[in-house]
Amino acid sequence: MKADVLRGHLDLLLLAIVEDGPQHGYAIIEALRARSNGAIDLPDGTVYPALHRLERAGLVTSSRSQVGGRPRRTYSLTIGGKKAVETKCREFSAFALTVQTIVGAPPWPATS
Amino acid sequence: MKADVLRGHLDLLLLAIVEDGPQHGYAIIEALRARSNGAIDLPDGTVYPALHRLERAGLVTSSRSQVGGRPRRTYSLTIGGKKAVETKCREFSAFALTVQTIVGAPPWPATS
DNA sequence: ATTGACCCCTAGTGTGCCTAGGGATAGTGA
DNA sequence: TCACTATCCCTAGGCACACTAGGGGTCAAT
Repeated sequence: MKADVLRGHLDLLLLAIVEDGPQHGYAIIEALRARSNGAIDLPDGTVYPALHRLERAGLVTSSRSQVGGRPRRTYSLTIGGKKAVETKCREFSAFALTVQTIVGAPPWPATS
Repeated sequence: MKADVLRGHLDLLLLAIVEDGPQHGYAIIEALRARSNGAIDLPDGTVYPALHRLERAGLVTSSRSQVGGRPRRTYSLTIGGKKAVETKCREFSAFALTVQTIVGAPPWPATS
């Protein structure tokens, strides 16, 4: 999975994970790796700044806590974040469909 | 269609158009706009440098000609370009499927 | 004569994901 | 005991690439 492929879609992925319940950064990375069967394996240096950006944008809120001696910052989806997920999800579907149309491939696999 | 959404996928789109037959830059822009119903409307300042990049990468070749007094540069797909389309196409499908899986949406619309 | 369509090009900017660091605690195995 | 891994957070700097904003020119129609 090359870098630029993810560009502009990372936010959607992060928000989608947090949508299923409050998560801390490290857990989000693991969740993405697990759900994608290893295809999406983000360095933490990518995820933490992205989460900070999402928080500044008001799409998530965070709270610090202490778990087993280690500090942890847990992120939750805000109302705006919830809406953003829906919007970005629709946009992505439209985008994917558009690309598939242009390349001439069937936009979705035959269900035979 | 925001800028970063396209990041890393522009090459695929351009190559896909040229795959259907040699095209010049301006025609490629129009083809993309037409096939996407206006969703993908690229400024020429985006497309021309991208085509130059593709040529440097050996995925397309170009030839100048004169049509109606106006100079025109027509691009054709190379063997490597043909392979690149297939590769990038598969990669995109995998990527789209992965994202759809993660966001929990059905990866393709129900065929009723 | 001006406007718009046609057609090409480049320089510079900004976004955002990356690499490459830094720091800290807890558990495990040698 | 000591190394090593896993867990957890953070920042600075770099770079790729699509964009904006300009430049050039021909042709048809108003």
